[in-house]
Amino acid sequence: MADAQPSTRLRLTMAAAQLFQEKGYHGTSVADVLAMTSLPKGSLYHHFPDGKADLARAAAKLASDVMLDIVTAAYEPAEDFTQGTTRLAEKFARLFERHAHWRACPVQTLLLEGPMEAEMAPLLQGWIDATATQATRLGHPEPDTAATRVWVTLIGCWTLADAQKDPAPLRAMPGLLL
Amino acid sequence: MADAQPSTRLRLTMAAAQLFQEKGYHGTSVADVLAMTSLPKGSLYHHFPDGKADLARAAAKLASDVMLDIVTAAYEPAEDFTQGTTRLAEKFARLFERHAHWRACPVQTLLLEGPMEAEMAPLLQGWIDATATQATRLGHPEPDTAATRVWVTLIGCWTLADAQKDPAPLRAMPGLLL
Amino acid sequence: MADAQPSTRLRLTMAAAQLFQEKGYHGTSVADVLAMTSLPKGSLYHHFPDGKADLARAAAKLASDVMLDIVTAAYEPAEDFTQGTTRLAEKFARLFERHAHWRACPVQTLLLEGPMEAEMAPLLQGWIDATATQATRLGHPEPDTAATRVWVTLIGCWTLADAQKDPAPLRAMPGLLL
Amino acid sequence: MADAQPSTRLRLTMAAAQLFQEKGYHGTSVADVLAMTSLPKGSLYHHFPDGKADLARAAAKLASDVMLDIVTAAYEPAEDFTQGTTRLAEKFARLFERHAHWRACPVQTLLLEGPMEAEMAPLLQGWIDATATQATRLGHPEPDTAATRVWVTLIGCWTLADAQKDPAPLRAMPGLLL
DNA sequence: CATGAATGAGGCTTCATTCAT
DNA sequence: TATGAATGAAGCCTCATTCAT
Repeated sequence: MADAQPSTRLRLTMAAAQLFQEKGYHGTSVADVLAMTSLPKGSLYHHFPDGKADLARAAAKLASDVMLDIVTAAYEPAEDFTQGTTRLAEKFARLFERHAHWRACPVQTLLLEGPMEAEMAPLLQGWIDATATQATRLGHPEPDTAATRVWVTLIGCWTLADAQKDPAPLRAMPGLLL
Repeated sequence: MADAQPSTRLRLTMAAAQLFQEKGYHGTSVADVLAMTSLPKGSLYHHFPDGKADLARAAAKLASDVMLDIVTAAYEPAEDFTQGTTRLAEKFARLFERHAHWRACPVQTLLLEGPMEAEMAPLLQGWIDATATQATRLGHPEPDTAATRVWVTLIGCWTLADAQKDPAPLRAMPGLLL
Repeated sequence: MADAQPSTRLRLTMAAAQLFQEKGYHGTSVADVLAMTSLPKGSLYHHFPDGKADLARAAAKLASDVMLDIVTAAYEPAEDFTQGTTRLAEKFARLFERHAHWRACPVQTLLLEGPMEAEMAPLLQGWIDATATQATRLGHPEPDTAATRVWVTLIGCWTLADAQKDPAPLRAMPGLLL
Repeated sequence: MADAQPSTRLRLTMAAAQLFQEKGYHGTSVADVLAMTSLPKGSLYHHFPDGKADLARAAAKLASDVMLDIVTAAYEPAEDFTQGTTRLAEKFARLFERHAHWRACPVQTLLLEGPMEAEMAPLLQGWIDATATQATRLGHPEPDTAATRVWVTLIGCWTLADAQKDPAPLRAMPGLLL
């Protein structure tokens, strides 16, 4: 009885998340999202009454949750914060390789462009907070500073990796943090 | 002989540079640029035959030159690389305060979005190279790594500052680099 | 046995009557009607199988019945036709004040716009006939002409009152009829 | 060198005036207007930057000017106000016959429906004022009341004529005014 | 009888660009 | 070199209605 395929709402959200990351908020049309999902026009506005901005919010939330899962997966099994950060960088490098079309860290294009920028900032802060929690757990003496430094560097490295079309800057990230 | 006011071409370029930074490439219309300059429609295509992409290239070049000037101004009078980097961060913090509407470091929106992304990467590399040259001049043992680290951190901090609407992350940047 | 609150069908009809008068037939969406009644989408098509046009017919009938009641209430206790007409004008002025958002005399927007205009004309004629009956009863020598004149003037005055956002033209109506 | 055909702007305005009178503001789509003029989509927004509402304003102004011309043509050659009013009614009856698709007096649909109702009221007042001026010129003792009565009755008769699909009420108008 | 998801045609408007003057 | 009218594809969104539950 369980649906084999995701709900209409989730399909739209996933397609939007991908497209916004590839082409940015203004660079993605709702027609693009619909084409990718083969859904009719009206469906979108049934599930997202506020339209494109609404869809972007849901896509950002989805992407943010993925980020949080990655943070957990990277630091949970680590023995110290540095090891966890190295694992985090590697995970992002692989993500970058797998999604060659992604630009910037997820959410960044929405942070830069969308009409709902104010709603994006807390998501980014949530990643820093989750990382700080892990830093505390792993006994880091300055968890907040460490977490901020990780994300500042990660965002900068992702940008550089995107510019160069090469994940090397992401892999070099742990070295930059020493 | 010097024009009291900037040429038509420069006025268009400056307006475009500002708007692309505020709203992104797709988020800025050529009509926006024309409205900001009070110039008629045809002027744009006279000065920029390839239209919007052409304008974006010129705007990016202009922004990039500003970046290079800032690098020079920050490191030239410095006694060591660290001092220069601190001056650089302060200059960016002031820039951020003066241009509250800017999003991301200049050029980043064009890097993420525009149809001429490939042309943006070399500009970013140029800033790193200029910084590496200064590092060499100031006797830094690993100029390339140092320069890369400066820009990675600067981009990350600018993103964070934009999200928080607060230049604090930019001012905290030198501390993150220790 | 009497329902404490109006039936679903009546709630829809009343909401539609109000909205059509405020915004016209094409200016009112079925979504507007549903929003005003907090009823779900399917309800409308259950009670009005032919959809919006069906709803408009019911709304027009409802509004027309109100008109007929007003005619009766105005002329029934009157001692002569002129006195009844004065009472009628006063009733309309009060109606206008109470429903500031109404435009035109009820039914007029449907008369002008809807896809069922042909069904509206008899309603208007019904008001004239009812008025003529009262004129006859009150001994007026030319009941049809008198009734026509009353309604022609009433419609014109309502239009003027709406344009001026002031019930004065309705109150001035008896004077115009002398 | 004189243009044989009206300007693009005027063609759009005339088509819009006709369509708004036939089908109302919301019942007329900008596509309808463009189809009638065989003009491309962009032209409309070049000449009417505020779009449909802008077009409606221009159409109303055009229709209003026609009304004023008719008033002048009816009363100017008249020997007294009553004679002028009779000529006016006859002109409207002919107009009604010629434009069988018109609903209500021109401007009324825009008065009832459009988003610019506040701008319509002064036009209607302008017709009354012009008529009052003629009444004064022709020696009527109460020009304002007379003019108001003419227009109230004209609007009411036009509405009735439209409902009945018969110009008779317009022709009967002078009789109602005695 | 009630509910809300699905549907796709059609709504208004903005877009980047071309062209005639 | 400067101007603004012309162009039509594409943008986002609302619409009335149907249908499965």
